[in-house]
Amino acid sequence: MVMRITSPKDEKVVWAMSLHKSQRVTQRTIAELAGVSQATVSLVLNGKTDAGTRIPESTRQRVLDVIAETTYVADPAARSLAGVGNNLVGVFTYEHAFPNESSDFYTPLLTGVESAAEQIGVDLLMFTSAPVIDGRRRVFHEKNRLRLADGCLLLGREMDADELERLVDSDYPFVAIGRRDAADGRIPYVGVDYVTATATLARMALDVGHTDFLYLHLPFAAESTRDRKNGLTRALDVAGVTATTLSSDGSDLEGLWAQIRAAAPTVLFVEDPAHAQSIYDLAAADGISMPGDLSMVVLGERTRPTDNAADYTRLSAPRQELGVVAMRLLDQIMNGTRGAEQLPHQRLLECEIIRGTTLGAPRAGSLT
Amino acid sequence: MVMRITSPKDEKVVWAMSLHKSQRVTQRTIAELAGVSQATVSLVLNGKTDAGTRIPESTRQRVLDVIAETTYVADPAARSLAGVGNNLVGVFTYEHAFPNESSDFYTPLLTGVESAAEQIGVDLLMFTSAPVIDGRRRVFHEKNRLRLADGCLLLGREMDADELERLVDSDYPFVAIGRRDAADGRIPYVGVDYVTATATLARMALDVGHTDFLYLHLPFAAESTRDRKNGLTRALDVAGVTATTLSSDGSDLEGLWAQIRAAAPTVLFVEDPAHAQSIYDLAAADGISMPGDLSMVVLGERTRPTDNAADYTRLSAPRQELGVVAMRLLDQIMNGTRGAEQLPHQRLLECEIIRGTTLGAPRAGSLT
DNA sequence: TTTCGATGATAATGCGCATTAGCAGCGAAT
DNA sequence: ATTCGCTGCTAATGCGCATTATCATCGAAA
Repeated sequence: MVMRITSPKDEKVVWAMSLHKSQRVTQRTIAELAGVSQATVSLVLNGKTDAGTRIPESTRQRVLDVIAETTYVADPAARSLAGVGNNLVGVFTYEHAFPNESSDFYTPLLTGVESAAEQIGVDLLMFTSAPVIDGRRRVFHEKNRLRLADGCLLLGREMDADELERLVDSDYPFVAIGRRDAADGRIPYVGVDYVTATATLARMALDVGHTDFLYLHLPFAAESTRDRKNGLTRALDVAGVTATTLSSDGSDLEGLWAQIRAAAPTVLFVEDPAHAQSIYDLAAADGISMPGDLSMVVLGERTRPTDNAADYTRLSAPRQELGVVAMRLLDQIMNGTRGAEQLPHQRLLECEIIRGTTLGAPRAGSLT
Repeated sequence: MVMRITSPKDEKVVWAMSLHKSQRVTQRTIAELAGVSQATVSLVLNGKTDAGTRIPESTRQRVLDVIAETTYVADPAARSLAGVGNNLVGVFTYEHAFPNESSDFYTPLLTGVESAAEQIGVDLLMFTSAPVIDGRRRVFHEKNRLRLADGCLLLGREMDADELERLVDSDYPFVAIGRRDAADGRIPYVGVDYVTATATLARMALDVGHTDFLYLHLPFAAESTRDRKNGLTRALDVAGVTATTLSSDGSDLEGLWAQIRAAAPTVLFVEDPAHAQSIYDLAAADGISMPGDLSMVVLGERTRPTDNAADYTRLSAPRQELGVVAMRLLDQIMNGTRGAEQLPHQRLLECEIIRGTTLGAPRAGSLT
């Protein structure tokens, strides 16, 4: 396709594609067509109205007319090099961003991130090229590409403390999703208040008379795992109760169930919703019903409805809101508040407590 | 943080951060520390082994050592400007990319795209800043940012023919997901063979004796909608049967159900899985059971399991594979086959036919 | 000794853009 | 007539990198 363009200045017909060796339409192309300099084109495009740079309306219009006739698009790489922002926000996920059959950890977050990004007018750069090593991605690998984005959102259950420290030190704008302790508390984040929610659930269990607690958690050292544990412990301490604790990565749930039966608690606190589902099924297979024979409280929520999911007594994290708030905070860090209210650099969002049907009065000895 | 670095060449201690006004570590920084020129650093980094450019192992190692001590990362924008690719693949979604509660149109596609992208080693640029206008996004809007990516994947039920034409003409590498007729067949795509799958399902219905077909389709002119219609018509034509046709956007499904009852078919072909579910429920509420009183065939599939979804007789599109193949094709278009087998620029993937339980023998008059 | 090829490295250039310093022109004030 | 201030615009520069043309050195061959 060769585009025929009439230059408003000298009325000579030129062919945009053949002006230079490259067929790309650049500011120079525009400048030549409009009979001005490249600098002028840039000034017009950026609407500069500084004292030193005055462009009369007539010239401005001429340039804009020419641009309208062409397919000119500013090269974002060049803009970036020249030091202006790119309206690009990176999204770094420590695991795969998009769900496979079982996991959809990020989806609700990303839903929120996308809607906020659209409002703010930035594109999302998903760092999918970072290889997943040892089950998780590394921010700093050989060809780190963070700088392509003006700022970055970090999502993942566990993040490397060294990497976070390095990021903070680099002055690169970023926001972590999930509470992060590292780097002397200098890490901007938006997280979930698991402590309060778990404590509330624990008190609910205490209120109906439970004293034999079993806590089933993931083998992670992540803040979110610790917070849940803290919330539980704190609430139980007040009542002078302690919980038996089991850890599982979900690989041997049948063995786990056997251990649970042996421990014979009256209520189960389960961190991972997937485990909860499996245990629910295993219990049912053994003729143990919930909450009649055993109560169960789940400290998380599956996003997708599954076929025969019980209405668990559980907490529900505002995941979509998490994405929105994190995106907005990052925007503020990158571009200032622009008159809006300053968001705190570290913030925990409140969980919803869902009463469900799996917490009832204790019945001792039903597991043995 | 000031980093103390010892230059291997002259053993002089320097401070990386204070070498230049900017604290950024660039190739020049490295060059000075290693006692070589910026060009040499670049050559080492890019592993050039041309005749004209020889770097002995000793120098190479010295440069690499220095790099290892610093936090040097090549600026992708600069690389891009300098003419090398960016390893960025754009993903343009005509609607919102990430699912809200009801729709998860893209998720399975993106899952495939991500896994292929990771293999290929490219990052994904989601064009979320393109405003959604009239219910869909425009590729070419004021500040089109396509060029930031080396190539682009286009996803959406309907795409603007003019935009596609313009894209083809621009020589910009892209691949559409879904069959696209526009631009004289010059559009690279990976789609789904709805014609064959629908025809197969239609023959299955004919085989068990149906002659009163009702086809319920979406009010779109998209290729995928036309293909399903063609498949159905083609199979029915052979048998000398015609189908009644109804169109619905899902806004008045009760009215639609009334229309269906009035038409009194023995089998329903439903394009949209969500509609199928609603109709199934409405039928059940009227005491109409499937497939006893009415058969139903669904020409699509929900991705997420819903609470009380029937096991519909349906087609199942290989959506994840679609994403993978599209990504690979785009890679080939951008970078050549690199020895791999050349993928066709236009390709339809085969659907799986799921027999399900909603297609049975016809029973006339059960709806009236 | 001169020539020659091979070797090891560098200066220079350009990519497309934003930005700054400053120039030329011109009417008005001195 | 000279100065001044204002207007309208442009030349020049740099961002960080890849790449090309070129140069200096050196050992060996003639």
